[in-house]
Amino acid sequence: MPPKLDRAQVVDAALRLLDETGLEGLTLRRIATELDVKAPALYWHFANKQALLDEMATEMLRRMYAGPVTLPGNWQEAITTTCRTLRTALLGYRDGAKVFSGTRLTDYGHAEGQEALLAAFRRAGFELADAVLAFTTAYAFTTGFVIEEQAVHPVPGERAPDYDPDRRAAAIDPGHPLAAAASRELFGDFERRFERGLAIVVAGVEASLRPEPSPPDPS
Amino acid sequence: MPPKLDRAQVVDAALRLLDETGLEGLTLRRIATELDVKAPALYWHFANKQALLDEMATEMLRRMYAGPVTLPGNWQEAITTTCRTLRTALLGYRDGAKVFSGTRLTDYGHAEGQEALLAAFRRAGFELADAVLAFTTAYAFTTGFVIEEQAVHPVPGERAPDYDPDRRAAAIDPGHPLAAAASRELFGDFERRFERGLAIVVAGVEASLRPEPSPPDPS
DNA sequence: TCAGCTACTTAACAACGTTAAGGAGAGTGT
DNA sequence: ACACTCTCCTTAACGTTGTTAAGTAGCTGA
Repeated sequence: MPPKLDRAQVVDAALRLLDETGLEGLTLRRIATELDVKAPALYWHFANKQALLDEMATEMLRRMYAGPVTLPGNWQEAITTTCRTLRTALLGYRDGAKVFSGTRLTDYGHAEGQEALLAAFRRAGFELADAVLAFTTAYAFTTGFVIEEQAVHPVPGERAPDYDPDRRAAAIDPGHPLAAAASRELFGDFERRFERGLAIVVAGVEASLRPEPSPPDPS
Repeated sequence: MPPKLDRAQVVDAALRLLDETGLEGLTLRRIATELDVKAPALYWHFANKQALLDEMATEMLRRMYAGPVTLPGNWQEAITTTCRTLRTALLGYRDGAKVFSGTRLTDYGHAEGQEALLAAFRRAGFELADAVLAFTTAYAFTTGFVIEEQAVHPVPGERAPDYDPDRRAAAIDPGHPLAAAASRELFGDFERRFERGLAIVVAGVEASLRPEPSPPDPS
């Protein structure tokens, strides 16, 4: 008799449910019900809930890297594309950034994409250590940004009730006019702010991490 | 009869316990026990657990801004100092970054520090919108960085068992030599990587956000 | 003295992650 | 044909969690 379940189906159902329930509403019993199965059945396929969450995060990355990895040749566009894609992937699931940043990846399917990105840096003459630094800096910015973004927009389009910029601005002590004005910008226009923030990081890498001079061309 | 408890004491005990138990071990019953009280007593002071967590995050910020806010005059040092201080504050508690990024602040005591930082940008001729952009970019980098850092080092000094860089590097497909080499750098030297990442962001702001020319000095 | 407020306790609830024990069904060996 | 075994799921239950309802001790003001 064919088994009803396998790991992939469980992960798939869990990711679907995540959008409906959010991370804190995602229970093993609900996932099991979605699969016409009782909760303890999941323990045949996963050691515990954390293992399932880890696999969910890994699957998010896998889907992000689905299809052949073709990165633009120059590192600026390569890292921009990578971070944009990562943000889109995280925004694709409710609480995506939290799930992602709370887990350890379970396999290394993402190595190919990382390899391509690092290769772009190497071609431009960066030391590997500098390439890694540039990469992780952009990466930390991206995850940090999306976590904040998803706190304000738990579901794309909707806005969390507690983040009304005007109410916040009004609440801030009038002795702090800049902070009050700033709070009006803080919770809007994430698309544009992400792009500009990413541009800042890229410009910073250009300005402060000097590629080694390329070896003389023997021609 | 003097009440046994007030909000501040509860928050204080909760922050102390956080270091011992971690975020997922932090239960209302344990907090209550620490205060010689039963769990439902906490509901007199807080609407629910999330409200307590919000207050904990806010208190973390309050302690960070404790004492008079004196920021260096130029924006580069001001934002560097601010982000360094933020990182230190988050690292000061187990799972500090997670607690912090998962909550909404409950008051605006941080407005003063924000005001001082934004003022430094204004003095240098930045538009407010650009100052906010610079500030939030550095801020997203910092929180994203520390979340990852605390995943590797749940308690400062100790290292999570699953993050042995050598084992990871070995597991990565040998077809991806750059990624394998990179993974050896990915989980160490957080101090240095944070400083350099921060420098990248600052350099990026310098390079891509041009202050308006200062008004002609009427002399 | 009695009402009423504040600040807590006791008791209980539904839900959660997780474990133990068991059973149905398929495949294999004899 | 029978027993054995392995896989994959169910039933039942345990301890713990956040939370609510109801009650109660102590103080205050009339």
